[in-house]
Amino acid sequence: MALQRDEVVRTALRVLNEEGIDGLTTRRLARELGVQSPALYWHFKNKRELLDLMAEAMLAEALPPDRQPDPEHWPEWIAADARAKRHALLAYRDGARVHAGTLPTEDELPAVEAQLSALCGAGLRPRTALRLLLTVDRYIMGWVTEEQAWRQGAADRDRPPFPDESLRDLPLLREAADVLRMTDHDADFEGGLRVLIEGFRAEIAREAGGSLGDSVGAEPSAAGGGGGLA
Amino acid sequence: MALQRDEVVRTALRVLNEEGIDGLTTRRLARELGVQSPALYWHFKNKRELLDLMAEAMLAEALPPDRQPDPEHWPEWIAADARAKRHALLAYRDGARVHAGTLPTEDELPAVEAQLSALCGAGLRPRTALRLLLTVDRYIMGWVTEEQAWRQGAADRDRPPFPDESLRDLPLLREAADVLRMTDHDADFEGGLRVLIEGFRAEIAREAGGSLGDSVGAEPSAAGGGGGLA
DNA sequence: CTCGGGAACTTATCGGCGATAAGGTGGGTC
DNA sequence: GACCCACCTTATCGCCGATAAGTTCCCGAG
Repeated sequence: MALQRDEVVRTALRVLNEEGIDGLTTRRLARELGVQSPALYWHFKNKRELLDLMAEAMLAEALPPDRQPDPEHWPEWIAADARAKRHALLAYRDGARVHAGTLPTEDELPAVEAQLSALCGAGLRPRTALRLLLTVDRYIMGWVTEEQAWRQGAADRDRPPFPDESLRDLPLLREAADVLRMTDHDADFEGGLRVLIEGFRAEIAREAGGSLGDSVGAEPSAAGGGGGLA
Repeated sequence: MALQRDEVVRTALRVLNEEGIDGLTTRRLARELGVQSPALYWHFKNKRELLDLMAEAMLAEALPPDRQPDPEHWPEWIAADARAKRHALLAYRDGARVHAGTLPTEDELPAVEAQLSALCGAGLRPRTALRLLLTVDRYIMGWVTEEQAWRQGAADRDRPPFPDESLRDLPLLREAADVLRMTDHDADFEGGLRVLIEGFRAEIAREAGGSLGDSVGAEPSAAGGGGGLA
């Protein structure tokens, strides 16, 4: 029986978890599949393509493809999606680094359109709504990247980072030491997520009050290089 | 005259800009410096250490070390710092990827303490304040990573992504097409940043109203696994 | 004046990586 | 029975980060 693309991807994800992204080499993967490494190049153009498919598979596990988000409860599904995506990336070692550098596929677009539709139903213009979705995405990626890098760093570091004596003259940091040392990733991620959601709420209020409500008219003040915040 | 660590780092940053992170090899860098590649290992334990110093140098250019942030105008300096950091990372090719995986150094801590002090002066508890700083940081990292990956992708891709016909049945995405295609990074970054800042404002209001104001008492509801948003 | 020692470098080499070229093999089709 | 093509092998390339061991040269102690 010949190799299947799908089987290669699944095995690659397993090897990723066992060895990390640096240990995921074509030779190692081929050995795991019982073939020689050049055989993989029959199934994939190059390693990048394999990584793309791995990233796609990772997220597909977490986010079922057909969902109809509800405009009424947008904070809930935004948050739920964010948590699901984070967990999907966390489920594999170096998951964030695998996903990074991936471009959105065209067949993900309908799901985005559905989310946009819900957010616009909640009072946002399409441009702003997409911006918000991208913002959450970037936050998740940045977060999990750091989270996994920290985990990795903790593994090969000999001593714990930021020992107490390094915080001696920094009382506020000492009080927030467990945040600094990331002892409770979940709660800290939730905190940032809540900030984002609350920011969305404010943005919705702003757009509802500012313009004629729909997509007519110029953008109030958002596009300027550095203004708009003061 | 022997090589100086500092000179190596500066040259490495130049090579980074010319070749990208994949082109920054020890041999290439050594050639640029007029030495053989093993000579570099006299100055650096390994390549990771060189990358760490490069990341440090990148950010040092952008953020002068001694600043006294003002509690009164926290939105301004939070935003200004965020823009400065983004620009510092954007100033070098693959800057975000170089910075990723870097752990904060202990000598960056006093600056963080000063920022915490200002945020607490604005009404936040230290834990929350640090969480907010980290949230902005993760957003920036995620953002610039994506931004530079996109730029890279645009360089070696033959045709533009998401052509009009792929958006035919997706009217909302079509309306937000320039956001999707990231034609105006600056404005989109600002949009997300504004959302974060507005979220901070809400958080400050929450903490001011919820507890006794200072650092006494248990956390209202933030630390729970998934609650607090509904 | 010399001579030991260490800083700073060279040459040689290692094992491993992604990738390509070219050749083999076996089942299915006319 | 000849051919084809999907799928794999063997052989090899050029490059990478890193280490080992030897060389050069300056500088300060005696």
